[in-house]
Amino acid sequence: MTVRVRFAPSPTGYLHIGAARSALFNWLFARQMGGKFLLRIEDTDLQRSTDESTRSILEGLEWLELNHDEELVFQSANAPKHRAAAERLVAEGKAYRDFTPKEQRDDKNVKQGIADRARSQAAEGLDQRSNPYRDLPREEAERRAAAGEPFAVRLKVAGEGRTRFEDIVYGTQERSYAEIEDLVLLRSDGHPLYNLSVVIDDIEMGITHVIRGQDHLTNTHKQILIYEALGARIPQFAHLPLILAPNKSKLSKRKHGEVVSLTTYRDRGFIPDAFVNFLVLLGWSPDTTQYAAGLVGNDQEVQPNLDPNNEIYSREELKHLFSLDRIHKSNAVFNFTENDPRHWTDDKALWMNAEYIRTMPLVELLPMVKAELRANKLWREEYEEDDRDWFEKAVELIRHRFFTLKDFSAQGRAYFSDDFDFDDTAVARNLKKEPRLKEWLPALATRLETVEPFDAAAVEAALREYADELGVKAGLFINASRTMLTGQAVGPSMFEVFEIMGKDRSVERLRSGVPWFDSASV
RNA sequence: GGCGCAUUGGUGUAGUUGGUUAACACGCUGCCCUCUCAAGGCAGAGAUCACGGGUUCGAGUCCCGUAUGCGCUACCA
Repeated sequence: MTVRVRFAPSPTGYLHIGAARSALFNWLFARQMGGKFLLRIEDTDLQRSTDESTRSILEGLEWLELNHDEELVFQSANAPKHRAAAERLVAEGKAYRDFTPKEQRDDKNVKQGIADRARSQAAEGLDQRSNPYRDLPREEAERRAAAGEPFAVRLKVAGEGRTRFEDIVYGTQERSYAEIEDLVLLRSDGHPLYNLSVVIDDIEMGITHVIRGQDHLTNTHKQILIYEALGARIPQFAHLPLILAPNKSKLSKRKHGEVVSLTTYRDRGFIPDAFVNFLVLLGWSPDTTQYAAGLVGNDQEVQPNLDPNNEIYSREELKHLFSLDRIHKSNAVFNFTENDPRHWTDDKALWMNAEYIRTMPLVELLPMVKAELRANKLWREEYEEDDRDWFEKAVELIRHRFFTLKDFSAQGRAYFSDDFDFDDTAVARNLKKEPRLKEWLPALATRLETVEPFDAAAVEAALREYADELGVKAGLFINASRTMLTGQAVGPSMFEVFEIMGKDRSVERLRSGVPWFDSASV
C-alpha cells in the first residue's frame, strides 16, 4: 500500500518550529517511500482559527519547500461528516446523548480544574462509567432530544479491556479502559471535537501513518477507540519528541516570542535548506554506519554524506537517510539566549546557515541574494545582464563571512551602493587613530589612479610601495582603505576588495572625507 | 490526584546483541595562518553517562526504586 501521511496544523497562530519539524518529518517520510504528503488545516475551533494563521502556515511550508500533494483540506468543511459519524454511532448504540448541562470552565485554570476534579472523583470512588445518561432508554433520549434539550454526544467506552498500539518511536503503548472516560464526540452546540475530527479525516484521507508530536501520545488511545467503534482500519503511529525552551519548558509564542515562529527565520535571512538541515537533527540522527556497510541506498544516484564528522545533509541525502526508527524519544532543547542579539536563536542553526551561505553552489545562492538586495532597493537589473560577472564575483568574495542573507544588504551594502554607513568603531580604530591618513589617503588615491590593470596584485604593489616611501606599515593603509571603501572594520582580503570595487569607486571613496566629519567626532 | 513518556559534557546527538582511556557536531579557550574578521589547520577545557540499589568477572547499555522534567487527563487543539 502506498504511504499517505499528513501534516495537520491548527491555524491558531504562526507556524511553530516544532510543527514545522513535524511537517518536515512527514514530508521526508512520504518522499522517501514514494508516498503522498497531504496537508489539512484543523480549523475546528472557529473562535481561535484565523485566515492569517492559515496563510502564515502555508507560507512557511512553501518557504521550506515542503510541497504537499493533492488538495488542501479544511477540517471545518468536513464538520457535517463528523456529525454524521457521531450520529451513526449513537444509532448503533456505540455512543450516547449526554444531557448533563455544560460545565463552564475558566480558560485560565483548566489544568488546575482537571486535577481538582480528578482528586475529588478519586476520593468519592467515582468510576468513569457512572454517567446517568449512559444507559438512558433510547426512546427517552430521542424524546428529550426532539424536545430541544441540549446534549453532547459521548463515546460509550467499554468497562473492561485495554487499548494497545505499537508506536514506531515509543514502542508498545497500553492503556486500560478504566482510565479513559466516555469522551465527548460532539459538543452540545453540535460542533465536532478534535478527537472525532482527526479520526474521521484521517480515515477519509486514507492516512496510513500518523506522524505528530508526542503531546498526542496518550490521546491516541481515545482515537483508537473511535477507529474501533467506526470499524475502520487503524493507521500506524509515530510520535515525535517535543522541542523545548532552554529552561526545558514548552516553547511558546507568549513566553518566547518570535524565535519559535518559522517565518522569523525566513525574514531574518535563513536558507531553507540550512534550516531544514538544522531542524531534522533535532530528535533524529542518521545511521551512517548502515550506509558505510552498503545496506541502504547503494543503488541510489545520490551518494549520501557518510562522514560522521560532518552533519551537513542536503535535502536529497535526507530523503535517502531518513527513517522513522532513528527518531528518538527524549525531548530536545532549542538553545537560544533571550535579549542577546548574537545568540537570538540556536548557535548551531546560525552556524549551519553560515556554512550553507559560504559553501552552497553559487548559482543557488544568487537568486536569494537578489531577493535580499531587491527588498532593500539595492538591486540593479544590470546584475542580471551586463554586470552579471561582476555580481557573481562580488557575492563570491563577500559570502564567506556572512551568517544570514541579511548580511548582504547590511555589512555588504557598500558593494552595491554608494550610500552606506560607516561603522563608528571602524572609523575610530582604522582612521582617526592616525590623523595624517586624512592627507595620505587622497594621495594614495592619486597613486592608484595610474594603476593599470586595476587588479589585486597591481594595487597591492602600488599600495605597499607608497607605504614604504612614507615609512609606515602597509597594514595601516590596508585597514584604513577597508573602512573608507566598505565602512567596515572587517571584510575580505583588501586587495580583492579594491579589484571588485574597481578603480573609479576605489579612488572616489579614498578621496571622500565623509567618515572624518561624521557625527561621532563632532 | 491519576496515567504515560523521558533523563549521555552548556546545546544537539553517537554509542549494534553489557567488555579496554565514552565518540561526533555546535559553542567555548589557546596557538598557527594573516592586512582585519571569518574560514581553515592544530591543540585544549568540559560527562563520576540524573540519583540510589541490584544482576554480572564486567553496565551508559539489563532489573528495581527515587528524583527531576515533560505530556495527557477539557463540551481546547
